[in-house]
Amino acid sequence: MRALHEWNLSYAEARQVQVELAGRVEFVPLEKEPQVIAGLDCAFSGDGKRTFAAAVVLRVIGWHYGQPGPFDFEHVETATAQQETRFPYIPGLLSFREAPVCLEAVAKLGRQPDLFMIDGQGVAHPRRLGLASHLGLFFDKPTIGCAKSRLIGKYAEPGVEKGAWSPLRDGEETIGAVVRTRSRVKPVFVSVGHQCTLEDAIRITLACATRYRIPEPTRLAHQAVSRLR
DNA sequence: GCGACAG
DNA sequence: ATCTTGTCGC
Repeated sequence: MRALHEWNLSYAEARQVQVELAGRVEFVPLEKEPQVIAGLDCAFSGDGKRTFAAAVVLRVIGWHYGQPGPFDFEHVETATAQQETRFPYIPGLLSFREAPVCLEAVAKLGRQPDLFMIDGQGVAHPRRLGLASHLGLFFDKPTIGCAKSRLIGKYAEPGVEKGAWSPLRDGEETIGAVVRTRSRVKPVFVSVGHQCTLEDAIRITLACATRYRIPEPTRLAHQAVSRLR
């Protein structure tokens, strides 16, 4: 775990940090297929004064029937953390609100996973440093951003069948993909977080998509963190 | 100025 | 994100 900067920053300083860190995000193919995957998610107390985080670690133990997923998983461990909420929600600055608690939860894990799937954007962000990318730099591990809705970018609606996807673009640049994880259900927004390619991110997301819209790691993290409230 | 806007 | 249960449909 790396501490790249402090978190008590002004909005202007936070944006500057994003611009500087974005240049360190690595777009490289995964070295090996991840065998241990962690899902990360946050939740808030009713009055919003406390922030919770849960990291659920899963081990891939096989595949359903044929080849490309979905995976079968085995629960390894779950770590949680809670802190006082210190930063407001501002579109584009989400990581300054949620990353600190996420870091605390992940630090409690007995073993670091091969890859993290995070509820939020990766590089599909105005300054190319969404929550998943920001955390990836601190973890120095592969991360994938898997958000439930769009922050920026334009796209064509993907086909209605599970597995269909279309590129998410910002001008001429492809920043992510809109992926159908379940037939006839609203797609998710996938982007590179750190140390992987968009193709890796899409493939892993689909391999983790079972019968629900939200892929298993993030889905279970959401359940775990919701129980803390 | 107006509209958009992860969780 | 959160306030909130049942209910209609595949």
